[in-house]
Amino acid sequence: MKLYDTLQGEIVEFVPRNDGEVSLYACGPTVYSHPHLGHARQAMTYDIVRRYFEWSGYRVHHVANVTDIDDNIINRALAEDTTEPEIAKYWEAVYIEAMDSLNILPPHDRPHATEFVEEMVDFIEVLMNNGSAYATDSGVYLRVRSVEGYGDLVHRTPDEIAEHGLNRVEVDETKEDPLDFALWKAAKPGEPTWDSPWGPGRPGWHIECVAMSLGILGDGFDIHGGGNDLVFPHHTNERAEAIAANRTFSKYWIHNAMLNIGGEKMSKSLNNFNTIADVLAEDPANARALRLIMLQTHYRKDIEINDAVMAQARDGIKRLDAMVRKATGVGIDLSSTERDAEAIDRFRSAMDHDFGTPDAMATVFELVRDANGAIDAGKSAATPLALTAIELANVFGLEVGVADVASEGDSDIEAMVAARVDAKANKDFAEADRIRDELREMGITVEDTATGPIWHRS
RNA sequence: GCGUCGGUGCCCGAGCGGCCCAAGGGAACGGCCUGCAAAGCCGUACAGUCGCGGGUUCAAAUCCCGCCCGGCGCUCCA
Repeated sequence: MKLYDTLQGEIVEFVPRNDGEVSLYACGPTVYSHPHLGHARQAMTYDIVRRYFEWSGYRVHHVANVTDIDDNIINRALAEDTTEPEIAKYWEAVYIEAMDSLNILPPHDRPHATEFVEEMVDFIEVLMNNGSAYATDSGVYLRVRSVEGYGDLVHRTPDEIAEHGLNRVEVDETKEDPLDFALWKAAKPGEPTWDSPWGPGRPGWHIECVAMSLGILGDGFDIHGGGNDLVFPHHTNERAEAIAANRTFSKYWIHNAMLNIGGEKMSKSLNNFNTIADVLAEDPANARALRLIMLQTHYRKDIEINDAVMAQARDGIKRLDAMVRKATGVGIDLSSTERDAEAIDRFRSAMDHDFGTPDAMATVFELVRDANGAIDAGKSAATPLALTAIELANVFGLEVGVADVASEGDSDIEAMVAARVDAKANKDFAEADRIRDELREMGITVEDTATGPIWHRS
């Protein structure tokens, strides 16, 4: 297994901390607004990584946090005249519902920042005691220049960062160095606060993820992931905190690319985002189509989403479903354990090279084509081909063959399909076509096969 | 400006120095199948400059250098 490690800047061999186990921490959302397709990409990327590891026999410990206290939440609570916990609770529920609707597996742990404040305070105390941090009236800060290798993750030196990156934000005059960042923010009026040795306040953004990842997964956990927009400052600063505290942080860093719309990153500030709920409301089939789009593009490459791309992907999914219908129609035993070992090898080697999902999906579609051919030709090879295609597609959570294949018990439809068979037998094609049209208006598609008609909801 | 990832057919998009006259998906065209369809299979046209220009190599879409174009990041914020 090889993967691209952001820190080393190249594809490297993946050697887990413990044999047969993978510990994965992926930064989750700040819950204060609608989850959009950018969140979907991030979550789906690690969902696919996790599913693949599990299918490969690893025991995976997947942690994804929820940031439930930050400026955005505070502002929203203020604007809506409610409390921060109410805002966070509401939007977390929305987020989880969206994830469920995209068939994204819940992480094994979903820690909340507000539940880890004590650990964060302890962590900051370590940094204070060893001289890496200092307190001012406005908060507690990390002495960035004292950290060995600060900026390695973004492949820049502190001087380069200072030279090019400090013109955007007003610099707090109490800081020793403009590069230093907040570990703890002193309380401001009206904000929720927690007690600390440095007075009431709330934790800085980066300390949350350090406390939660190390707290749950332990030192030297395997993979830290997130969107590539987090490489700096968030992940760079997380890493700096861990180093300053003499803790061993993640062994590998992986970052997914952005999802763009109209040539730009989808984001709330640009107001060009599509919420997951809206996209699914347009067409429920978009859930699986979205997953196929993610799979057919490498996770480190930007995706440009538009209606045409969505439509293409929906058609791709239909091709997978159609094969299963066909296989079911000719009586292939879906519980068979026959597999095409050679295809599985190709699938594995694609995935083992930095999660080469596009190549892996190509193997799945080749299996689909060969399975269709074998079914048409009445060959017994159809069984392993079809079942391997289904298994591999479902490793990725595509739920092939799960959706609408077994729409049992619809006796009215069965009766109409049977009536059409009779009409055809009597050469009454006008009647047969009328029934087919009527079914189509009901959202039912009938397909004739060598062994009789099959139907499905379109 | 600096860092980083990228620029491949009509569209999306793989390609990890020779198996690439370039995978897979979508759309198109022709054939087979069908009462007609749908689904499927077979075949065809699309990439003949793999952004542009140099270079390394017996061999480059793949490595190196320069340039052009685009995404993301560049501080207490997803």
